[in-house]
Amino acid sequence: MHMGHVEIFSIHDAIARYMRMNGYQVLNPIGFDSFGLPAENAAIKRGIDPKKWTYSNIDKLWNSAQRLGISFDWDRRIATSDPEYYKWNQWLFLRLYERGLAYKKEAPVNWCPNDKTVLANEQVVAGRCERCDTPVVKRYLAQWFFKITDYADRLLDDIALNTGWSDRMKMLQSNWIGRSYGAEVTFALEGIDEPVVVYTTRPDTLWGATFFVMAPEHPLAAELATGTAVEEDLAKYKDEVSRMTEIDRTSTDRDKTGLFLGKYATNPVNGERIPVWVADYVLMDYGTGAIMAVPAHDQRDFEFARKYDLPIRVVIQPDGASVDGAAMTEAYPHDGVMVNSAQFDGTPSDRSVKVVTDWLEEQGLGKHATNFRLRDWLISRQRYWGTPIPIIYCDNCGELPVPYEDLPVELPEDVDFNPQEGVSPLATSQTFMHVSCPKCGGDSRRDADTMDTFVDSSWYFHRYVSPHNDDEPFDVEKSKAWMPMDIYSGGIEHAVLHLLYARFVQKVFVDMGLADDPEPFPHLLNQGVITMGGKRMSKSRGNIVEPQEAFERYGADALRLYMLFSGPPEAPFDWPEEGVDAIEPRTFRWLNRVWQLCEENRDVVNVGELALGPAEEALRRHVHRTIKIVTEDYERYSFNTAIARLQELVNQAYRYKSLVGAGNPQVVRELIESLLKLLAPMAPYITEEQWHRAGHETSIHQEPWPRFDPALATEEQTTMVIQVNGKVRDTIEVPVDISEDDMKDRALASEKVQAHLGGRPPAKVIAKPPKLLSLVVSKE
RNA sequence: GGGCGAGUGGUGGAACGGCAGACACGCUGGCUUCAGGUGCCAGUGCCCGCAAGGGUGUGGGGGUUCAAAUCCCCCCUCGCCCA
Repeated sequence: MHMGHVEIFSIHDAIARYMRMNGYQVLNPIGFDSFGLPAENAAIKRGIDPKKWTYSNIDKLWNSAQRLGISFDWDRRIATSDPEYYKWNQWLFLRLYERGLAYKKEAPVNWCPNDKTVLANEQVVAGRCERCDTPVVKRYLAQWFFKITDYADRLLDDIALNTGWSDRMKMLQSNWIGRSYGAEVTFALEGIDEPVVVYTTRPDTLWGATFFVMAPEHPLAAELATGTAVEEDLAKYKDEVSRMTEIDRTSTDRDKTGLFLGKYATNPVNGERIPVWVADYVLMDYGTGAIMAVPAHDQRDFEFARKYDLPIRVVIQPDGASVDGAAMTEAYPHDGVMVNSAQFDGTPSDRSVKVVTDWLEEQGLGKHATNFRLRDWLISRQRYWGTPIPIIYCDNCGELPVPYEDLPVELPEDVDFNPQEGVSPLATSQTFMHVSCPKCGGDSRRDADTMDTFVDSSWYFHRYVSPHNDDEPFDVEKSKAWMPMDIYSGGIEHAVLHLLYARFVQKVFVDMGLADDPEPFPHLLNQGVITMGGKRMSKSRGNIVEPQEAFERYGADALRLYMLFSGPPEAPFDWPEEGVDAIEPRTFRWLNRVWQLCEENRDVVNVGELALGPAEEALRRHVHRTIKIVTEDYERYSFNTAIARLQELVNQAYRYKSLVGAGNPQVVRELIESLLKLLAPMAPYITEEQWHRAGHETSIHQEPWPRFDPALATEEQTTMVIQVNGKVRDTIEVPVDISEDDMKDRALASEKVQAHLGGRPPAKVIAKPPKLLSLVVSKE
């Protein structure tokens, strides 16, 4: 367990316990996303069995979480690497397969040379592997995909249903899905029968297309080059480009390269012959893998045109200015008026795209089209520690799903974890690969890949309602009753990974009748990252704070409180350099004060009605006001301010004690019991212990949340601020029910105020009873 | 280049448009202690002043308002996302 766990567990548990004390039934489960690379890499590096490694880690985390005092539903624990769980991943795969949402195709895919597996688009961050930061290269491989693009519109539109998401979160997902409106335009290529479709968001710049570019991997490129002088050059170039990383290919500050194929395309709008090139900056899996290049209005096309001396023709002229293609130093991608575009000359940008596309449709040259940045979800992995893909290949019958009754397809153990590059570990298992065909009974072989672990986590929350169900992935009625989740927490780093995939699967479940809610987690709590010295905590950096050490020295309560007190849940938190020691002065010391206060008043007994003096009256009011404010703080997950209010209450109790000695036992007892209950969700151990020491038999965590008396929660007296010309000039203690006239009278009676009025009568009086009176006098 | 978010004491951080800096750390002083630490009490934005008091202050500049950390406009810096 690391501090990130401590933080999120502490937040989550405070909420769960608070809700329970308020009478709610709370389902607060924990599970382990236990498939994946770390276990497998340990196996390769140190020869440890990934299963043993995984389950011993689960036990460690499990024990730490218990030591931390988290009120999980321990008996609902699941682990995705259990056959009882991953059986249902395979079930999900088969159901998607039946619906045409799981399919296999050969495509250029992201390959991480270090992890030796393909990756989903979402796992490539800025051209690098999300896990190990190695630059990713493209490879042509036959892989399984989930057809998430079928749900692109719904995934985008339904973001609005998630009212409890931050704007940032919503933006990240919308950007990722990346819906754009534009046109598909058909180009004819010399020597090719089939027309080629190009997607563009700027069909209004068609008249400025001066060349045509395909990805070097484009099949048509090879077709065009076959038997020509450039055939060899193309093969060489393609090979060069295939070794480049995506970062290099799309980087703006790197020189683009390309190759003229010696063939021409016809621009459909003006019949112009334009040269056909291949270039590294056009990617096969983006759009259709081919573009019309408009150098005057696209920066990459512009740079390419300048380098290879291709014509640049301006077709969008900014209002009131004139742009000349020959003199331009950069592309002009902004709004303007169409020029050099035949009958469309003079059309402004706000209409041009629609007008031109409508015309293209009429002419049969193109059509309106929506394009998404989102690609289908690549789920095959050439790794061992994951869910086997339940597909069988038979030479006679072809590709076949494993029958449901044969699930789970279990992971074999006789594998070579460190196989040849590009060979899945499962392929080395004799017991696993050979299987008889479910249709003809003949010799056939299994799919040797495993699923992306994000498949495992895309639906697990449904499993919690019936974690031990052997007949179905989850009890649909129970799931419908509990879902959607009231609160779901996770780091913002999952914005386009887990949170997108889970939303997709949820929508598929809705379509299958297995769920009612279109969105699984309308309320997200994104906890901030924990760093030390601005860097992520890690053993190799030596900037790690071990929870275990904190438990031993200060206890779980002090650690939990420290995490909660350090700032709002969503704010990042840089742990002070002094490490574990930081806990002592900040929360351990205060918990000792709480303990001391409770101990000193442990034996107070009810001695009957005692008269309450002003000090007692004030203390009671403080107690009730604290209940009110702290409750509001819990409601908005503002734990740091809740703790601050409780600290004030304890300070007040100590002051009262130093003032009147032992004090009124009833008032003190009311204070202590309220304090313990208000603190219980955040510091469960000390509060439970003192609750019992105070003579209670039951658990404090099952006590009802304290209620405040509204009459006591408001002050009798308050401080009235008097401003003259906007500046505070005096403060006076007044009753809370003071009238506006009374406020004015008292203000004018103040010597300080009179001094600043300088004898002039106020020209304006603004009264906000009972706290503020603002007097305005004319300047002298 | 476009979009979003942030910028408050020495530090972490509080502030429905209404006393900026709650609470805590640190620091200073006092009490307790043989001493150190712990504990308890008090002070602590900055400037002038013995004090009373005054001035000033939420990245910079302007604006709205009786009143702006908070709302609006411009700029600077940082972070993230998209190009």
